[in-house]
Amino acid sequence: MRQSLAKEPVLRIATWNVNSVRQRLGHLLAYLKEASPDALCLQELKCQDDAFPRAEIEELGYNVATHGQKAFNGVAILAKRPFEATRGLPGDSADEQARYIEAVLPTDKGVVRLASIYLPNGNPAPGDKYSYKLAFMNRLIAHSRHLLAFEEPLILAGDFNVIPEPRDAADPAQWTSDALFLPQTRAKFREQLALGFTDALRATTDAGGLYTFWDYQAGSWQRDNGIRIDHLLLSPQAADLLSGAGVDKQLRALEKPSDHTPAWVELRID
DNA sequence: ATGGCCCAGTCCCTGGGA
Repeated sequence: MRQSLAKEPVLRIATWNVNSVRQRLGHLLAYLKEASPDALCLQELKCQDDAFPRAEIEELGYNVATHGQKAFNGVAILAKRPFEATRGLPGDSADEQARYIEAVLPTDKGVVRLASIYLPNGNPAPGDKYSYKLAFMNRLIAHSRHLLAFEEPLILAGDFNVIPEPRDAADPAQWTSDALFLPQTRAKFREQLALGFTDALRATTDAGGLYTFWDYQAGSWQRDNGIRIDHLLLSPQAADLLSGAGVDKQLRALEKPSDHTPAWVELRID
């Protein structure tokens, strides 16, 4: 966890794979109260839109846009100010998996565009699931090119299911044949970055040991056997405003936690 | 000792996650 030193007005934006929003509602409401992000991207809702706990979240002063489906996947954006949202990642009209929602957030100084992304896991690789992952990454690249042309502050936030580099895993050797860390996966992620995106956390520190996921199995949390797979990618116009980034690691220590913790950025908006 | 869990569904097992 890194604390922002910024004294000027900031926009605080976080992303969190909650692994069932209904199982995690108590933790989610506590996080909204304590961290009070201006916007929060959620992934793995694991429920349809009509089962999303909208009223409890609105009660805390958040506007809500969901893109859910039965049992699996599902993404949402919560924000303090009202906003417009669009659902689904362009590029494959036959794709029925709810993994992408995009919002245009008003601020005191223009708009910030924000996407909540749940990129496919891709295991086992090779196979149909890995092919779907790479195709999804290609679609995200294509859509990103389109969005970058607006020259706005843009944040692609979510569970990318990509370990970018060895320093982003406690035990890289464990992941060598995994879809999260295969050379082709990492190359595709670099292709995304090379469009002009900044990995917000990496722009603030070179340190290893900063993770956002610890498996439920094998005592991964107790042994700090984590990986960094939840990312906030900033367009050039967003990167210009970056004032802080970090991970809210302490949420992994709660009772019945998500296996992911929130990651966040702060942007100067004065 | 190289494994240990958790979630939703129609549910006492399976598929999916990472």
